[in-house]
Amino acid sequence: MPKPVLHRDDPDAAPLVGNIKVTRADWLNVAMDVLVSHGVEQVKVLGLASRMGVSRSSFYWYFQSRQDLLDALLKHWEDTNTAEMVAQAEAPAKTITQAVCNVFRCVVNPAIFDNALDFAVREWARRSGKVRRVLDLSDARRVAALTVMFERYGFDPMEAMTRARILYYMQNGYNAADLNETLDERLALVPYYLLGFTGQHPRPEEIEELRQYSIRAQTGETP
Amino acid sequence: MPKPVLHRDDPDAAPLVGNIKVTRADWLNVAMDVLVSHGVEQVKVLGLASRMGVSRSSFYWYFQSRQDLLDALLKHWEDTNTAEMVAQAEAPAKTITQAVCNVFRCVVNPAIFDNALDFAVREWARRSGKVRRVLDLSDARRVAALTVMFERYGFDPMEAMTRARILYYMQNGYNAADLNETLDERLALVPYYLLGFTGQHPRPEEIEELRQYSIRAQTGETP
DNA sequence: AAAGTATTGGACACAAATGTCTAGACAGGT
DNA sequence: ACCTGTCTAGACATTTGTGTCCAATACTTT
Repeated sequence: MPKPVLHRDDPDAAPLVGNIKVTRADWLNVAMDVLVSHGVEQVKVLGLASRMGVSRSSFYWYFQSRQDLLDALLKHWEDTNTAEMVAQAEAPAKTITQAVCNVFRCVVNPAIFDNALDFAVREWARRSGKVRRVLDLSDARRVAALTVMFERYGFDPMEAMTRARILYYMQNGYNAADLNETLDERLALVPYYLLGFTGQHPRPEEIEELRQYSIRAQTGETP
Repeated sequence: MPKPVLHRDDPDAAPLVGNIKVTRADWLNVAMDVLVSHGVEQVKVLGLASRMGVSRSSFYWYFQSRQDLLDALLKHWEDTNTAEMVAQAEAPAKTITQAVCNVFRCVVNPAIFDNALDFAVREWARRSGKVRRVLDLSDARRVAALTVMFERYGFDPMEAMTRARILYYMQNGYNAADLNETLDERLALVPYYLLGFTGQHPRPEEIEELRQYSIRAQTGETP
């Protein structure tokens, strides 16, 4: 019988003295896994416990309740995704097409932006007013940053705002559809997407730059 | 104590002879309500029964099981939304901007296209392989119809395809965000959206036509 | 009025989930 | 060697959901 896998961050990090089998961080990691791949409703302490080969009641040593765990998950999301997308929208670029390429980095680089988590939170928000309020705020901040981005390249405010929305909501919709496209298929369409989003034709160097970035991101380098 | 509301289609339609309190259609209607507003997971026979003021076990007269009911809900969706969006994409129009306005009819007219239902099914699909397959097929048909639409107005195949995707996925993303905008706010942005989606400026008549259509749709007329 | 039929309701069995309480296990300090 | 503090496991109580069985109900038919 194989020893049950303990979903630890880094099994060597803390030697786990005493009777300890898992840490609070382990519970959070497994919970995040389930949240992303099966939705909040499936984040059940029973399931998490058996995944880790640990008794269910041990959970209550680390968390007051299931809700307590859920709150921690939401906080983690808040602290990551939105900041990164805003940063990409604000990144310097010579042209609007290059600027949109920067935003595309969020789509192709899981290290800076977790699309699956973003979607999971979006779904969660439909069932919880609290989560909904947090999400709406983030959405507004992201769209505002994208609007400013378009304005920087001379689009008038209204057009900038609608183009920001088209870019942002299209990414969300595309993300939600969860198409199984390879990186190559996606990159092949990038020039057309850029034309659609900005009304301008990108320069070949810009596409090439994004391709290189995507490859670095896929091989796990921090680009 | 008020008599419990029986969520009937049309209470006068069938006189409901005998001991009958609700019909199969009533169960389906309430289930659809819950599906749309709270998601599949919340479609529970206990909840539906108490909503209608009827005993839970009565459900099993009309349906073999909960799954039986869910199958019926999915079938209803299949039989409605996709056909209508394809029809709008194929509707005649003088310009590409007018053609996109036709597609916008799906967004502004709940009588022909139920956005909330569409979203609910999309969410459901993430938890059920069966639903997922049905949905993927519908998505493909819709995007294909929109691609053909852009091609009709002279866009080359690749550009037509990406513009179709931008249009389609942006609608889904916008829909999912569930912004609380009034009809006027949305109509004000339409010219900019059209520019973004097609790269062309719409004629004022086209906007006016959509405005008139939306108003007719809101007042419940069949436009 | 009696019999029949089509629903409905209540009792029961059962499964899955949360949360509580208490005893046990294990390393480390004294 | 024995406490002690920190976790873990198992038993229990409770809630919420599904599905089954059978008796009760309220009309329709005869």
